Amino acid sequence: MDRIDRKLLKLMQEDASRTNADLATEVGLSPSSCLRRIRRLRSAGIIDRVVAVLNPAKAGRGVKAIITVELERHGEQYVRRFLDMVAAEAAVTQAYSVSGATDALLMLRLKDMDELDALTERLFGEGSNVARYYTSFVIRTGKETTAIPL
Amino acid sequence: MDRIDRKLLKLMQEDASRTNADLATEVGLSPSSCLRRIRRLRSAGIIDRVVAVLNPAKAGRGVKAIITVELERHGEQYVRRFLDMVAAEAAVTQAYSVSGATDALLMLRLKDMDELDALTERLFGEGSNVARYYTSFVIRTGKETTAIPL
DNA sequence: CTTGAAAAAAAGTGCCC
DNA sequence: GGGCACTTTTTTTCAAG
Repeated sequence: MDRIDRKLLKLMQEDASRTNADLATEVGLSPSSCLRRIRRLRSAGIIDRVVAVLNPAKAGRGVKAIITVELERHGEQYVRRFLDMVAAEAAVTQAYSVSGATDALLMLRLKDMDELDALTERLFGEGSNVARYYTSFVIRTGKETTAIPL
Repeated sequence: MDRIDRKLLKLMQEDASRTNADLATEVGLSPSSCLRRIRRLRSAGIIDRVVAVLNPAKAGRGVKAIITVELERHGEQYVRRFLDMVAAEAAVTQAYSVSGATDALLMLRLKDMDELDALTERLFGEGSNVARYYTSFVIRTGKETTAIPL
C-alpha cells in the first residue's frame, strides 16, 4: 500500500466506472501496471466490491429512518440473534450493535410510513426481545458517502 | 421502470463490475438493448454513481463511531451550518439532521481513538453551537449495504 | 520482482432494421 | 428490442530494467 495504491483507491471510491487506461494516466502508470495493482487490491480484499449506488428518491425509497433499540436480554447471543433477524429485512441497510445507552442502531430505507409500521410490528412485536425502540427520521442529508479516508 | 430495469438495478447494486454482455444474458436481453437501459438509468440519475467499496479494516479504518448531537440553537440555518461543517471532515461518512430528541446523527470511520478526540475537539469545542453529544462505538456490524430494495 | 509496449481477446458503441 | 460492423478497452504475453 504505497502512495499510488492510495491514489487509485481514492479515485475508485469516487468513480469506479472510469476505464483502467484513464486511471493509469491519472496515477502516472502504464495500463498494464495499473490493472495489476487494481487486481491485487481486489484479491487482497482491500477493494471489497464494486457497486452501483442508486438515488434513493428516484428509486422510490425516499424515507430514511434511524431506529435505536434497547433489548430485553443483552447477552451476546441475543444481540447476535437480533442483528441476524433485522439483517434479513430488505429495508434495513445498516444494522449495528453499539456501546452506550442503547444496544443496537438500524438504518432504514423506506417507501412510506406504512412500510415502517409493518416492519416495526414484525421486528419489535410480541416475543421479540426488544424492550424499547426510538424512531427518528432523516430530515436533511448533509453527507452520505461510501468513501473511506486514506 | 419495468421488471427488467429493476432486475438490472438489483444486479448492479450487488456487483457493478459485471460486463454488459453478462448482465444482458442474466436479464434475457441483447447486449445492445441492455446497454441502452443501463445508460438510460444512469442519465436519469436513478443510478447515481458506480463506486469501489473498501474493506474498512483492511484500509486501516476499523473503528466505527456514531455520534448523536444536540445543538444549542436549533434553527434551520444553524442545523445546515452544522451539517456543512461536519461534512467537510473526511472521517465523517454520513451526516444527517434528524427528528426526535437529538438534532443530528453522524457516522464516523476512524483509525484510532486519538483521531476521534481531535475531531470532537475540533467540531464540538468552544463556540461550536453544540450543546451536548453522545458517542457510541459499533461493536458488531450485522448488515451494511448500499443496496436499496426495489 | 516490477514495469511497460504491443498483440490478442473481449467488451462496448452506434447505426440500421 | 435485436443484429452487426466498428471502436475502444481490457487482458495477456513478453522483453527489459
